[in-house]
Amino acid sequence: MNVLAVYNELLAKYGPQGWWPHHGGRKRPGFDYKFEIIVGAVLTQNTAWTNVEKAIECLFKKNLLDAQSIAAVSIKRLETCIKSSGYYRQKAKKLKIVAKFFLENKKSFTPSFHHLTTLRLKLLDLWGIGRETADSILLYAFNQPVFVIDAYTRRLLKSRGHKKLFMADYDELRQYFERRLPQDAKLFNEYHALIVKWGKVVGKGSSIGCNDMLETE
DNA sequence: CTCCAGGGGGCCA
DNA sequence: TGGCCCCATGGA
Repeated sequence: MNVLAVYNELLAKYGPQGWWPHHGGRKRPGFDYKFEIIVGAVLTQNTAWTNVEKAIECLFKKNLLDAQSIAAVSIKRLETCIKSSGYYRQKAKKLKIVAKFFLENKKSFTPSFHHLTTLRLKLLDLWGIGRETADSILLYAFNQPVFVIDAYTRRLLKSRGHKKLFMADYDELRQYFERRLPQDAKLFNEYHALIVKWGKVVGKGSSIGCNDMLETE
C-alpha cells in the first residue's frame, strides 16, 4: 500500500494528534521533557493514557518527575504514586531501572545514527523495555526517525488486506514503514499517533470487515 | 458484570 | 521462534 498516502489520509481525517512532547498542553519550565516522556512510555504499557496521566500528575506534584528523584525515592512511595497506571509493582521497578540508565548515559546521548542503533540496543537490554517502548523512547523523547509498531499498526495493515504483513515480525514491520517514508521524526511521531487514533475510532471490528475506507466522508 | 487500554518478561515445547 | 500466562488499575 502507499504508506505516505495513508498517512495523509489519516491526517486529513483526524488532524494532528499532539502526542509528545507537550501532551496535554502542560507547560513546565525547567523540566527535562525527555525523561518525562520516557516515564510516560513505560507507564502506558498496555494501559489507557488517562490512567497514566494521573500517575504522572502524582509524580509531578511530589517532585518525582525527574531521573534523580525516581532513583532516590523509596520503591514503596513510587508504587503508591503510580498505582493508577496499573502493573504498578513492575512499573515502579522499570522506572528505577530507566532512571538509573538515564543518569548513567546522559552525556552520551547524541543524534548520530551509530549512536542511535547503539542506544536502541542498550534500551532493549534493560529489563522492562521491549521493542515498542524502546522505539517510543527513541522517537518521542529523542526525536529520532524510528517507526513505532503496535497492535493498531497490525490492525491497520490487516484492514487494508495486508494479511501477510499482519503476521510479520516486529522489526520487519518497522522497516516496512521506515523504507517507504521520508526519514522525518516529526512525520513518524504523528503517523503512529494517527494509527492509534484510527484504531480507537474504528474499534476492534474493523479488522474483520476491511471496510474502514467505506465509512464517513 | 465483562472487556481492554499507546506491552513485556518468564517459561515451555 | 511462537504460544501462553502473569502482571493491575480504571473507564466504558
